[in-house]
Amino acid sequence: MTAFNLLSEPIRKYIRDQRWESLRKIQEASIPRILGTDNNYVIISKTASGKTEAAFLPILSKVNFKERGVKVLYISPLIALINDQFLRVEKLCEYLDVKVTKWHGEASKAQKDHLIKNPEGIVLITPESLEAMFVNRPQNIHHLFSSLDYIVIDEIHSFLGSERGIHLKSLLNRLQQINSNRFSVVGLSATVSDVNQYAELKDYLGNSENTMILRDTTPKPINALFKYFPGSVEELSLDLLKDLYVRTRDSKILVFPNARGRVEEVAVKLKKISERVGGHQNYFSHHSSVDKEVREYVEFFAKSAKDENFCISCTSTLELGIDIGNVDEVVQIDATHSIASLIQRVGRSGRREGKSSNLYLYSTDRWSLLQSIACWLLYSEQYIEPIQITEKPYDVLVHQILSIVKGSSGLYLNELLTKIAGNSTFNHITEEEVREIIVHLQEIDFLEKLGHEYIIGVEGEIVVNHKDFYSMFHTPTFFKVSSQGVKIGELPLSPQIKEDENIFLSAKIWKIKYVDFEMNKIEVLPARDGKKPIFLSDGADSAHRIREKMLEVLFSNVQYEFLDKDGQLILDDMRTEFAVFSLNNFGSERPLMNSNDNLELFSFAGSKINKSIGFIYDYLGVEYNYFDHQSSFTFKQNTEINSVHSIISFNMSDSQINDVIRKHLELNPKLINVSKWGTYLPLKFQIEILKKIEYDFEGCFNFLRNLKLVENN
DNA sequence: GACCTGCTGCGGCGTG
Repeated sequence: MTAFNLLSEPIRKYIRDQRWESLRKIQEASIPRILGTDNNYVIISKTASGKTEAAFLPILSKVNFKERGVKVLYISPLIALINDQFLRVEKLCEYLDVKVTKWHGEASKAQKDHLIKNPEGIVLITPESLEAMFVNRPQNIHHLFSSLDYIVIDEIHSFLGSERGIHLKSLLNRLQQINSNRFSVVGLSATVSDVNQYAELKDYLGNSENTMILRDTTPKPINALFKYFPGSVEELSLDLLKDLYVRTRDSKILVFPNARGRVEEVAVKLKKISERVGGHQNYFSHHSSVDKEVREYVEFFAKSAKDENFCISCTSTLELGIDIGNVDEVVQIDATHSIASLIQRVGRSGRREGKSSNLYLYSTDRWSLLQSIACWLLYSEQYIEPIQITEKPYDVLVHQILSIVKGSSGLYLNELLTKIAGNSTFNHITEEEVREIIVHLQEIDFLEKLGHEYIIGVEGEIVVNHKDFYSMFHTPTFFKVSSQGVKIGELPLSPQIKEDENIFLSAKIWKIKYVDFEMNKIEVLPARDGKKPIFLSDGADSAHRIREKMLEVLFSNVQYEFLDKDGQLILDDMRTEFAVFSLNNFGSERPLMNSNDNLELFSFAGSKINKSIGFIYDYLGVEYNYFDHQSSFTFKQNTEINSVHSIISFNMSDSQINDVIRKHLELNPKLINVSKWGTYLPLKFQIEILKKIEYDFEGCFNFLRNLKLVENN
């Protein structure tokens, strides 16, 4: 029997009405499996290949929606994605007379109230809204979600390896605890291509033995074209902008310049060029600091543009599956920090079936060029970074303890311990440790004992009742920028924020008229000329494998046909410069430039390993400057070469590392602020969290164990 | 020089 015939009649009618000629490969695979078993599935297939339908066609055929209670819960990392998927799923559900309800912070209160009165059908929700319900309306969790058949998690890769993902895993566990019949989970992703990630994925869904991976590996045809235009940190070169303008003139295009300030620079300057030569004016910027309504307008414009071309300069806000329709080309300015990110960005282009498209990789300096080449080669090899596993997520545990206690009206220690022990998210944290954390929370008045029962303490109430409670991540407070009542976006306080300064924001130029420091507001007026805005932010860590690949490229003599002439010349220059080192083993050997009292070590290691190496040099009292961009350490004049070598095979015991970090934390308690909930942990657990977030000591010692520094001859 | 993600409850106001 074909997959189509297995589906229920209303769903088949839907497919006929859509006039689909056939089902997609991934749908053919998923339909008989989801219909025939109660296994968990992860559906991996590239963007726009019908993943949503691969999950929903069989689920809607299978589930009995006549029963009371919500039957299918769809979880998404983005509100925008919920709004898109709502339209698609609702259209499908019209054929079945099944109710679909959006449940997120911006969704209609009336619709939510209606669902409470009639718990039924499908609900689309964010992890944070789910958390809020656990905390504020635990009775609704039971009322709505205690007879679930399926949970669908969209863009599941965006949760893996992050604190937000650990949080969601805990929420899934807590939902499973209140469902008498086990529900199945279906994850959707475009960005899990490495078999090494499968074990972690299966574990994430909570039922490893019964989780199957369905993967469509059809490669995506895309041509890479490299362009090299040296520029300064402050400004892109005019030649780059002119060249880029030509790409954007006649197509629908996304440009990824990696930083919000640069995103604005690209959008404003291309628009200016276009204005001068009479081209289209559809140049937009899209990032977290552009006003939400402006962003929605940009998305709407892109989605509905038929014959009109456009160019959106953006950050990772347009990496995930928000529907912006067809994009012809993708431009990446300077290298991405991970291959996963590159895969997502490439996935945005050539969405038209079978059409190949171009990826333009611009570089503005030589190290970035080298990193871009490494990224492209790894992408072509279908490499993807391993998922970072946190065995002991103490900070998420603190948050979940508060959530559980708040959601119950008082509970005994044993009840609390049982709930945590039954949650596989915290499997590796011992009961002893959980008890220590509970005692600490009591000491800082986050928990309080009323008779024999735990309730939220005085200090805890303040935190738990704040709207910031529901998420795992911090968000800085910015100044709201508006012009005559129209919201434009927001900017962080920087020396740039003063009256009469001109800045770019939302692809337009503004003069600051007034800064209201009381209300955190900035009033602006349109202007003709200005500068890109300054966003003070941390940026992402570069992956280890990318750095290793850069070394391999540097010491290879392969000529890449995808490079332009300037790029080829620059690469040749770098190769000549590094030819003074005889390297044979790229796994263990690293160049140490020794010239005229100048010592420079090129570690070609990931950012976290480099931070760990820096930590060790600090410990050994060796002074250095670190440059993440080129993965190098330079040392002060008169530094003994032996000191530089001293990290080789160096090892520190866990307790030595802990002692050093403890001292750092005692001197500067704010260090733990990198973790929103780590702040409320006992010091010894704060140390563990810092080791995980800031450093990679295990990777570092593995690297140092075999490290050989090769000097120039 | 450097990314991103979400948000309750309630009071007050305008409108039907």
